[in-house]
Amino acid sequence: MTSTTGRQRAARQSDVARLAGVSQSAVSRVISGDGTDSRIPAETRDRILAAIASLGYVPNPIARNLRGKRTQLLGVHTFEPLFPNARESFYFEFLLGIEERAEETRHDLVLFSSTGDGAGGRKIYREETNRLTIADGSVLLGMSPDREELARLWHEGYPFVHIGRRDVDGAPFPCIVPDYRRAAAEIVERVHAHGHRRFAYLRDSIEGEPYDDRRSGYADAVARLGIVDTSPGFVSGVSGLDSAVIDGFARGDTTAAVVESERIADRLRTELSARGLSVPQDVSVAVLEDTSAAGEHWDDLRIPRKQIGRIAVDSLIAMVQDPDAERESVLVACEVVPGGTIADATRGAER
Amino acid sequence: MTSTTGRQRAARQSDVARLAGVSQSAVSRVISGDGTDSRIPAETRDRILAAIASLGYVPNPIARNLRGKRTQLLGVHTFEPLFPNARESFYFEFLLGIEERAEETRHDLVLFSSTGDGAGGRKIYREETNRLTIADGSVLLGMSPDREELARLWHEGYPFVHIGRRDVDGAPFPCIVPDYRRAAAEIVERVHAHGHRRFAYLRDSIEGEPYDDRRSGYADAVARLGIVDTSPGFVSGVSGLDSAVIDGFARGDTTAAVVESERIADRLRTELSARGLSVPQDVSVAVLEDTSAAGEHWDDLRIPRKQIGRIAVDSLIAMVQDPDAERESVLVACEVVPGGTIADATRGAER
DNA sequence: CGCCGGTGCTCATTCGTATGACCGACCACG
DNA sequence: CGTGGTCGGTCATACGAATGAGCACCGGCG
Repeated sequence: MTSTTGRQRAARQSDVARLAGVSQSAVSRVISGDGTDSRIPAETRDRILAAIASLGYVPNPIARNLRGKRTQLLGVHTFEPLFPNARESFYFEFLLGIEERAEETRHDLVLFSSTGDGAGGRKIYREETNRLTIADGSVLLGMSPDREELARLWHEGYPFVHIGRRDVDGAPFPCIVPDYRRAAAEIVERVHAHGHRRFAYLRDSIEGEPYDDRRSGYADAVARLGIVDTSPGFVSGVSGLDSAVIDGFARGDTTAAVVESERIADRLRTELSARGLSVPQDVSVAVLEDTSAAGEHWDDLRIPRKQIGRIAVDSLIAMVQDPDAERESVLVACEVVPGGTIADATRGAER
Repeated sequence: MTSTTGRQRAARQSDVARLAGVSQSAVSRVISGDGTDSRIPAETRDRILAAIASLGYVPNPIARNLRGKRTQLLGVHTFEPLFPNARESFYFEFLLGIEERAEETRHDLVLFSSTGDGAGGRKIYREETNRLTIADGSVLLGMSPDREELARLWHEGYPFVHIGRRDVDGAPFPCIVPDYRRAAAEIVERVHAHGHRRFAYLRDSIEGEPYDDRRSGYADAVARLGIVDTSPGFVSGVSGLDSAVIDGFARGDTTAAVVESERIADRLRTELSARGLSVPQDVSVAVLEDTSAAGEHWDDLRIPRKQIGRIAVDSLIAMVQDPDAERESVLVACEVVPGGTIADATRGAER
């Protein structure tokens, strides 16, 4: 029961103790039911519990944490704004999984958004304050511009996992990553199964580990299946889609394209139709990116974002519970889905 | 610079102090630049700042808060799950506004989701622990099932605002509420302007302040404009849409319906078409709910959710800063928008 | 010379909780 | 009767930072 007279400050253990006629530590022991198991007899315990109820006492989680306990708070730090336009956001679906799993494990989430500098960039260390320490550990996502921050965070012993692969020397933190290598290989296999033997790989201008994975997955599969890559060294730069490559399609010398992004795929389609070619009749196209949010359909891959979010939380919790255990990154399989942009090879140089 | 050898625990003020050859309190004073204005000379200050930089010290916000400072954390507590199906969620858009404003004011958000009991219900006080106290204050939203909790929270002096009106005796906490009263009146005026003079009001089965507002807004406008309400006392229960009301439409005795929810509107349309009547040719319909997420369009109102979220944050921050100031609820105007379900009155008993 | 006041710090305490150490009372056993 | 063990707690301290009070030193003034 709380009194109806005005607002008062919340009760603490010492208030409970006074009312129950015991010491603060007795109250603490009853509440946290510590190792001193039932050193407090039922009678006293009941008296204390009665006092707790009567005062409406609730433990202060902050003080609890200060004393080395956990806050049951998990942080989420995105290096790019999360919610503005969140419905379309790449990150939003991750958050769904994170929230879901956090609720199941009785954790609360801290969304670190205060660190924005207004220009869209977000940093972990702002004004030399690392707010992340409020949470027991954090999930990081986004294109982290500053690897130094990640290294620093790691060296401070702060528990965190990263969604998406990010390699930082000397800071082997765990990452939860879509298995782009395997998905790229599967896509190559699928196109190959349609009879295509001469491929072009069209890269986007973005660099980073995720793209390395796609490229090596593609390269391996191509080599393994004896496919001819007509874009040796994956030459096509972003702005170019250079005419040499398009010529290859026009001549029927190349019959399939594996492209890194929807953006490039769109451009490819435009350029092809300018030459009177269409997808997939003349050229089969597969995209190494999740295009499910887009208007057009492509043969592509699906990033299981929700699942990745859930795995990230589990992984993080394990880290928090045993900070010294060796932690490994987790590869999460991507489904490869048809989108009607791969057709059987009918022209060109099949043998 | 942090060493590259392994992971260590984060530095604290005492570490900085030792390195700089001063006391912990000197470090604290330099950092918080307290009232002892520049009692610390530039030379010492620099030495301390150098030590801070060299150790990579960052203040522990938890400890800071314990000492009565703020955490710069704002809580968000939804009584219903927030994210599952969040894209369609009623609450999601509020969150957008909240996050936006929180970032602008350099606050972080805590999403209290841990308090779910798995059955969908969420409580503030779970296992006698009020987790909200982690945050400086909280925004509450949703259909709070338990008003006792709200009263208790208020009496403990915890700063919070509620999105949506909720009246609790003796706990006059501020609410940020869509102005349903005014919107309902505007809608009645709009229908009236189309020449309709005999209305039916169809209520949903849900009770609560927001519905009271709509009902009284409707009732006032109807009385003011001399409209005849053919559903005296707003009789129509939820499951019924009783045939007496439908008969009224069929006879042309009633030409317009003002309904509380899209659900009822849908049902009404179905029942009408079973009698060979259509909307809006035979019956004009307006909905007192934001149906923008729905497939069908109705004349309805728009809840400015994002704006409400922003206002809630501002209001909350003001409360945190001055807990004793009198706080008032805020009414936020809803836009009334056409949806093609109101037509000029052509039949029935206009005079 | 003695005292005042300002400078430049340090000391000690506080916030609310957890917990290892410890202590008195009581009982049992040899 | 002495000794040891368990029961039922209390005491004291730590967590990390903030802060009022206080202290030593110095310069200036009467």
